[in-house]
Amino acid sequence: MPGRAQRKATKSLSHPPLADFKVGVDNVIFSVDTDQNRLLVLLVMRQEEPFFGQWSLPGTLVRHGESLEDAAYRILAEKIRARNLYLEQLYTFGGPDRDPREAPDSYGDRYLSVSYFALVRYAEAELIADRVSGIAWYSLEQVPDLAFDHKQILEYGHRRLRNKLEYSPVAFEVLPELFTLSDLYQLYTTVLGENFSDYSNFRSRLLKLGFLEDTGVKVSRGAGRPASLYRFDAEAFAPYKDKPMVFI
Amino acid sequence: MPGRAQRKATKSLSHPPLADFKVGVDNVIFSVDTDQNRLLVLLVMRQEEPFFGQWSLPGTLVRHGESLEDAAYRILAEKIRARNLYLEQLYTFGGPDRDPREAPDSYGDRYLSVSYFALVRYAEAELIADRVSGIAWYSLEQVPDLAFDHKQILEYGHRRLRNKLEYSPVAFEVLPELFTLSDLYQLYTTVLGENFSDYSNFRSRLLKLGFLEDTGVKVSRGAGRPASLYRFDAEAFAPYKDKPMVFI
DNA sequence: CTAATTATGGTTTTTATTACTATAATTAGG
DNA sequence: CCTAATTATAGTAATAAAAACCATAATTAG
Repeated sequence: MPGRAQRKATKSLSHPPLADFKVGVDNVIFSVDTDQNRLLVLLVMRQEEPFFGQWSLPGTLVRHGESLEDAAYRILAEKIRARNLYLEQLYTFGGPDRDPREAPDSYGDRYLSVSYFALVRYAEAELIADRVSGIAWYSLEQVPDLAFDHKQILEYGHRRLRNKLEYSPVAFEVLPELFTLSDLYQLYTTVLGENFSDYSNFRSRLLKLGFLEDTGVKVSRGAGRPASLYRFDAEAFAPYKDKPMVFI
Repeated sequence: MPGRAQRKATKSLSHPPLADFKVGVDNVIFSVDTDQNRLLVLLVMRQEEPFFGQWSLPGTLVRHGESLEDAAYRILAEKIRARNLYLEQLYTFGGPDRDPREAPDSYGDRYLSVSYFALVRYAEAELIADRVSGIAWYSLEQVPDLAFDHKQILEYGHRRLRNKLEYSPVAFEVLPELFTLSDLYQLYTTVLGENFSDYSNFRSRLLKLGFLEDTGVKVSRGAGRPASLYRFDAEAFAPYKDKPMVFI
């Protein structure tokens, strides 16, 4: 097999030898608690070294015969029972020295992390606590120190979330299936800050687009006039799929 | 070292053992020939197995102590002498069976590719032909069959280019430092197709934004009134950095 | 019963986009 | 050297979208 021969040969030539890698998958899983207007990220307590006892993004090492996406889904399924699910690749972090298991200056394994970005609905997502129970939703402002470079990965995921919110209908992946226009507006303000159109204009713009279906059902939440429950109509949205900026 | 112990232990448990990886970096390097309005991608002829003699994206395997980005820059520097350079990570392709060097159903190494997206200026980019001379710019419509899953990676890079063109000033990474508004418009039409505002409106919209500096120098290209040469003013652009869709 | 609160459905004003027109400065060709 | 074709530039008018603002409806709190 010439490929193998070639590779072995490389090691004996002038340039440094190739690195061997273990590949991990780490998930940034976001959700939103619409009742309390909190943007949440799922963290797990590490049960092994390194960083034993520290919070981290849920992750796993990739197994034989398993694709990266498979691994991402596997770790997700181990931590959470969700009815809906949005998942996409985020970024790959692979510098040397990002994992303390890499023996410095030696030719041992490197650890690379392919991160994934996921969204689930808070009310429908059931966390799977293992016996040691180290799993929890954290409000974005209260995230503690994280293992490895997971703080950086989280920050990257947060940026992606803010971007995607502006031009894709990911909001409906974290909102319950039926939601009020207020819920939707609150979601946008909690994630993006207050710096966009006021509620009234936001409403009329979105309603005019025609992919929000009014179910007619009213809900009363505390004081004030009851609000209509809406549903996202994916088919009606289709024409806007590749158009930029329909939400802001 | 508990981390290592943990890893070894894993292998003997019920779930399948972890995969070992070699990590490659593959670059999708775009350029634009403004004279002929061609969108170009850099391809190299493979000099080794697998896919010996086939065209491929320029790539390399990551070495010890080398970050992913380092590897991307290294391969770029080996193929091209460029004065300007734009580089960002694209996507990571890591499914099993994407590289024929992976022995099927065995526990040998997997091959993972972290792809990078690069832009250079055509006129200022000097290709470095090695003795076997397998390196060339290919017009996007004439790309031949590529090794591995490189066609897929290229397609992904092309999509990224189209997207970035709409909301970021990457156009000025592929245009020469001084360009006419016609050059800029042609670039947009060749990459994006004809489906956006006409030339006149494109002009006035961009000029009003104020980050295109008129040098006053005129160039005549064949018939017609001579055009002004413009320069991109990065400082003046700064306020638009996070604003969506200034170019379309 | 009244005030406070939230949702809703607008209008008006301002700004941006689109379609279109006119003119300027050059080259190509007789 | 003159005229037509060509390309660049500068604008205006019509249209559409965005932003600011306002009035009213339907509920709860007290």
